[in-house]
Amino acid sequence: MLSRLVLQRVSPHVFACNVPTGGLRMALATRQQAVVRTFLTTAHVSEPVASDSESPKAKKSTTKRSSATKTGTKKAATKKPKAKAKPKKVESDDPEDRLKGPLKSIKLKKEDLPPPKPATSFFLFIREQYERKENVRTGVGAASNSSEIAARWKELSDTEKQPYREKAAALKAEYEAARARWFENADPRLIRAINAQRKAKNRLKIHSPLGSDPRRPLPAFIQYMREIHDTLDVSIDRHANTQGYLAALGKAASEKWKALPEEERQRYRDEYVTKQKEYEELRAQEKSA
DNA sequence: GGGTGATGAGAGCACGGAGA
DNA sequence: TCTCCGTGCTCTCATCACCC
Repeated sequence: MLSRLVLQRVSPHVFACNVPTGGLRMALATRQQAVVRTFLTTAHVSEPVASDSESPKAKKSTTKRSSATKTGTKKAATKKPKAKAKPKKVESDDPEDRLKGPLKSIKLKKEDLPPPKPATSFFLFIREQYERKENVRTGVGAASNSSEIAARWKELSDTEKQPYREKAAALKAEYEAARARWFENADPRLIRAINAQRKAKNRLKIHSPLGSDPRRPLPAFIQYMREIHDTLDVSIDRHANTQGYLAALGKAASEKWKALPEEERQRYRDEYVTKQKEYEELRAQEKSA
């Protein structure tokens, strides 16, 4: 019951239509706990080198938030009546009201965010070790236990690791489905708000796995390069020298492109113009909708 | 920015005590 | 109340050249 409540509270629009049962529900409920720890986590996202979890800025903001909380507690404890106290702003339950105003000022709740990434096989192993209280010492930090669990994990054979890998694969499949549902049901303005706030934190945007955005047509040369890719003769070993291989690939395609009869190149250009018009029309339709 | 592909970098997943 | 610590695995992204 509790796990069901947690599920519904944490991510109603993700799980409402298909509430999992049994062990799967347990796994998902555990997964939801991660939302508490991480902010704006998605599978499609990785951060640039200067991640805010490591940056001094992040630490600074954390400290600020903590002190602000403490200050708030103190103020609440004083009996002095506030002469100019404004009535507490009641948050609207209407999601459309919540999403009004500047994107960056929209207060994002945990349940607004996409489902968090699923646990890997190794992390399932860690969880199990804690559940069984094996290789786990109480009274010491998780970091110390992690080292011991990692050593134990390394000792496992492939056969022993297989159940964890299978379970991780199942969780991943469920995660992908949940994520697709999330993007399908999420308000576009909510996604824009999430991305605006991610951008402010120097994080990458989240992208829909559904590929809902209309694809921009390929320019004439790119389309041509794509068609002749398999016929290009590049002598450089792409494994040994990836960059050299790519450079040679581009040059070879460019030479063939220039050697094409003008009318042939024009055919590719005309095709691009036609597709470009279709693309622009589609974009215009979506904007007006 | 769109595709081609290999590769390295790095995020994020669980866990709970400690400390700010 | 929130982040950090440490671990291994998995996955995404940027990079490189080419042209429009």
